Amino acid sequence: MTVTIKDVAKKAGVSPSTVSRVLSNHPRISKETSQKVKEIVEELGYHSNIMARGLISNKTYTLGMVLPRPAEELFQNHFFSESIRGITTQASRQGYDVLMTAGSSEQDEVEAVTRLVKGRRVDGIILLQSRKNDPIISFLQKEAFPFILIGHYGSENILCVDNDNVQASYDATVHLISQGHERIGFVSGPTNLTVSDDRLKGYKKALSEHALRMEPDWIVEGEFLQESGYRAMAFFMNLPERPTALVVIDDIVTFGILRGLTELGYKVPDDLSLVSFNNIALSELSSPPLSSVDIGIYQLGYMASQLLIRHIDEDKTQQLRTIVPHKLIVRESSVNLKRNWS
Amino acid sequence: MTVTIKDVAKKAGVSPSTVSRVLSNHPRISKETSQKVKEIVEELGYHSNIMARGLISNKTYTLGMVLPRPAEELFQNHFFSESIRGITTQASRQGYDVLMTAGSSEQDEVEAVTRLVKGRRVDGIILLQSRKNDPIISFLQKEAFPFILIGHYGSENILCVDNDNVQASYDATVHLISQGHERIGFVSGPTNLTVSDDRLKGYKKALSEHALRMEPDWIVEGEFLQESGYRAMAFFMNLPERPTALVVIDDIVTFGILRGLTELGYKVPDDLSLVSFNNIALSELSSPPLSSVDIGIYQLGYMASQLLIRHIDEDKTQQLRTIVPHKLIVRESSVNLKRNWS
DNA sequence: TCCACTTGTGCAAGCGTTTGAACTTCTTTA
DNA sequence: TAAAGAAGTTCAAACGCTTGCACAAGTGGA
Repeated sequence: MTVTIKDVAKKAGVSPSTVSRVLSNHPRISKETSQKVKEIVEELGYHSNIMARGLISNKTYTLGMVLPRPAEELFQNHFFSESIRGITTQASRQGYDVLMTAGSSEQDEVEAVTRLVKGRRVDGIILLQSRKNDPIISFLQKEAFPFILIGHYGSENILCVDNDNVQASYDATVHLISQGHERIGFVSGPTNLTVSDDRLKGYKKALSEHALRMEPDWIVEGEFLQESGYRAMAFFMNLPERPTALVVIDDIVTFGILRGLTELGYKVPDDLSLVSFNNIALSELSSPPLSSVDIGIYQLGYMASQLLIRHIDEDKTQQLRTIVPHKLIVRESSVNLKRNWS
Repeated sequence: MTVTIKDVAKKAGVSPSTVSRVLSNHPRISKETSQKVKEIVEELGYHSNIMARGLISNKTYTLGMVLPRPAEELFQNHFFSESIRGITTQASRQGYDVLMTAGSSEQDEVEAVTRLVKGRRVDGIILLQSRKNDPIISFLQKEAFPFILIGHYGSENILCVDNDNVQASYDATVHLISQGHERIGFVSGPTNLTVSDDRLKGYKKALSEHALRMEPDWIVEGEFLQESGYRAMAFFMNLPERPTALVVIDDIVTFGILRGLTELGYKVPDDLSLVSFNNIALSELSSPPLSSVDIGIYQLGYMASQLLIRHIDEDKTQQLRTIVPHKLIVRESSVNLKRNWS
């Protein structure tokens, strides 16, 4: 049925070990033998059985990944597909494949990871989001299994690739301040994600450095969903004294805000200015176009693969935390026209 | 280091074979032995080595998938992430994982699939898009390897899950006709995808059934990119006699059209009505909100996993082609207000 | 009492590779 | 000319698991 190393060996008149050595470019194989074996390999279309090989070498050339559960998943939408694209592209380039599994609950997720790790199904794990007190991280640490986190995990010694989200949020906020805003609100994401914390921190830092009012009422939490934005909008617009600008955790959420404002007849940026994060393709197309911090999602994924593979293959003492640069893209949603006139 | 079946066996005072049988619920194992072994398995945190097991059983419990290359990939964006989510969720539910690999060229892709198939790395392959004359399909057919196609491949006997794109496009076109349009254009996707053909066919069918003009100039091809939409818009708006409505292959493309129209000061739907496909989340949020055919992307992925796994596990004689229903969601971009007044 | 089952478990082969050690055949060196 | 080494290859064990077959002990019918 399937052609094995033995078939190749027989046809080439050598032993299986020789074939194996040819295929791994062992130095002590003669030119002729090598040549001949390679021809036969080609002719027979032989490919080594990954399981058998993995059984010996204890290597799978596979990176594992757990898909976020629907709830949080929806959010990432673009984040998710774009980072996966980066991860997979780079992994393939380095000869690795990517294995995905999904869990329907947190416990499910831990079990899935356990299965991957203990079953020696993958060589390393990529975590797509950074949650606080993540049992998966505890597990991987306990097992001393190679993994990388997109995001960071407090100050623990964990291999990770991240944005400087504090700075990014600081930049976004300062941008609004530079447009003349003095009452600025913040729409956050799920509180269990470190990214929410970091961006909130950057926002607060900017306000306090500029001695602006910090109103607890002007900070709301939500999911990475349009609905959250819609609700946040409703909340803010009903406030007796409301902010004139918002820093928003994700473009998707901003779209929800935008929809709500349009329905109520408010204008952006005049009635409310907006800056958010991720700079997804559609930010540019909305009306008005959205100001957004590009966080280099593809690159986050790309780097994650690269660093994890390096960690697996060789260099155990590499730098632990890698920062992918961000860039604020200013568009209409945050340009204060009145001020520009003056 | 890692705990093997032997460790469990030793600790339980039985042979490895017994442990193996306990784990596979062999009928001839006594209650007590089974109980005891299971306790030890739990205690030691034993998980069977997938490679070793796969080597024997020739099963990997893994489905393979090739990521579309950047060019076409960008397009599907949402299609891609949503179908993967469906695929992975359902696969996990049935005890399968999903392996992704990426190829940078068509030849690369074929090689990647060859590696997966010949290396017995996966039990089946899911193809995310249906291209004409796809060498991957020829290969898989030749190897008689289980696979499923999202889309269809002419009338060949291939397991696939698809929309009725001809009908979907027919519906979209008829909807425009019902709004009083008589000059309707079509913005297509890459010509090497069957989905482009199908939707064009449905469009033509609707026109001819309603005895409307079919102008070759009113059919343009492009990529699944905003730029394509932008270009198409420019082309149409410069025509001496131009269509009053367009059927567009993908929401993303429509966003490009919309942007162009807005820039030029045209109004949708008054100056140009639009209907497209995919009904991505943002269709609802654009201004005006987009009419779009919901093609059930998640379900396409979901079914693909389910049917492929069924095909692998058992039933070789199942129905080959499964149709996921579509639904036209009418929003402002295609509602002819003038006509509604009359 | 004997034979034929049934029940529960162990033995050992084998899945397709890799790899250290051993073996052969040359080549070199003293 | 013998010994030492290099070059090229094969042998056989091992990776961790499954499974057909054999075996032992118990059960029941004639």
